[in-house]
This record gives sequence, structure tokens and C-alpha cells, in this order.
Amino acid sequence: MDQAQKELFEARARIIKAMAHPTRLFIVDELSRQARCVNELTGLVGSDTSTVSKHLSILKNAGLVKDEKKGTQVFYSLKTPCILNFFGCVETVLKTAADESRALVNRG
Amino acid sequence: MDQAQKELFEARARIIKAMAHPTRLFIVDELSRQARCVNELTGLVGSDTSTVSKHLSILKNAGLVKDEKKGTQVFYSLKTPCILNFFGCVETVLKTAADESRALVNRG
DNA sequence: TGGCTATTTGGTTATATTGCCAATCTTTCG
DNA sequence: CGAAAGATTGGCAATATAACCAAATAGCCA
Repeated sequence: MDQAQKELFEARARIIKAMAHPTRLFIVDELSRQARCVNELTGLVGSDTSTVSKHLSILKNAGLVKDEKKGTQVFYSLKTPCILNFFGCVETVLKTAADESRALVNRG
Repeated sequence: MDQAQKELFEARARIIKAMAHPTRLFIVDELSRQARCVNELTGLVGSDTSTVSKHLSILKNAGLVKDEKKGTQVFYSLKTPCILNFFGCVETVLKTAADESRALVNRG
């Protein structure tokens, strides 16, 4: 892996890492349906506002969401909806794993 | 987020987290071209064998790669090639970010 | 069997992430 | 202005990751 390659994969990893947390996946999923302000997301997620705010800033820094101020509220929405494509494959992986463990059990 | 939802997003996050490292992305990319044994990958990655082996076991535990023994060697290959779909979107995110910073510079 | 190669595992240290609390900032409104 | 609501930031403790070295394991062959 030369330097240029290294930087490319580091850049990619930064983006994927931003998604690599259950709460942030939940937020992305939620934002794929509609824009939400921090307070709404906090209610849905069920943890501290500051925690949710930090998750949002991670997603924002990675370029995955954008924010828009409306009065005292900040609404977040998906910037690159194609990240939803991830989920399809992730489900495939999960399903494959489930199938395999079922097969193992059936075989005994 | 109720318990069932929480578990679903945790399961998804585990898979995405497995990809969230530059070396592991490199390995996935490499395996998308051809199966490789640990030793070959170690050479390509340029770090300790044990480090590469651990990265591979993370990918394997996540259900992303499979391994096959041939003599003393263990060949790894992609189990779910759809994970390559990730890259397309990741590039989009990177490109968008690059465009934006260019636009900022041009605006001064 | 004993040595050799390939790989995995254990242990340690350094670094990064996470979540909460407290404090701060911003905007609205009385 | 001053209070209140929404959001962000700083700090801290707990936990998780990562990389290396050393040691253990597995398969091959003389």
C-alpha cells in the first residue's frame, strides 16, 4: 500500500466509520424518511441531547448529513441518500449469517 | 428506539464497523479481485502478519469474508461481494466534499 | 520425529470512542 | 433586558481498538 493508496483508503474509512455506530445508523435511517431537529432525534434515540448532537456532528463532518437552522432549532437531513444502499447489502450479510447458523443447528 | 430496533441497528453496526478501517477496506478491495492468503496480504498491506491476521478475523466474524485452508496457507475471499456497492457511494460522498471545498475556495 | 513455513492467539501499550454532566452559546419571546 | 428552549462544546471516566512482539498452533516434508 503506497502513500496515495493509503490516503484513499483512510478517506473512505473515515466515511464508513461515521456510519459504524448503532445510534448513527438509526439517525440515518430516520433522516431517510424526513428531516429532523436535534430535539426530535433525542427523543427517538433516547439518550442525552449532547450525545445526539455529537453523533450528528460526526455524520456532518463525514459529509453524510447537512443541517439547517430554523429559529432555535437545527434540522438535519441526509446529504447523500445513496448511503441507504449500504443497508441492502448489510441485510444480505445478516441474512447469510442467520441462514448459516440455522443450517448448523439443523445439521446438529 | 425500542429493544428490537436497538438490536437490529447494533447488528448492522457490527458489520459496518468491520469495514471501518483503512487496512480492512484495502483487504476487501484486494479480495474483490482475487482470493489471497494471509502472507500475500501481509506483503501488500505492509504490516505485521499478526495484525493482518487479526483484521481478517474481524472481517470473517462479521461474515464479510470466508477462508479456505490449502496446506499451511489460508486463503481468504469475499463472501458477500455486494459490499463493493459501498464504495460507489463512499466515492460520491468524497467527491461531494471535494466539490464543496473547491467551491469555497473559488468564492474566496 | 524434528524442523520449517504459515497462521493464529495472548499480552501489552498507546490511542480513539462513547456517554454523561456541566457550562456555554444562540435565538426567541415576554 | 432577562428567562427559556434548543443546541453545541469541554471535560472526564469507562470502554473499545489497534499495532507490535512473543509464544503457540497446524500442516508439510525430509
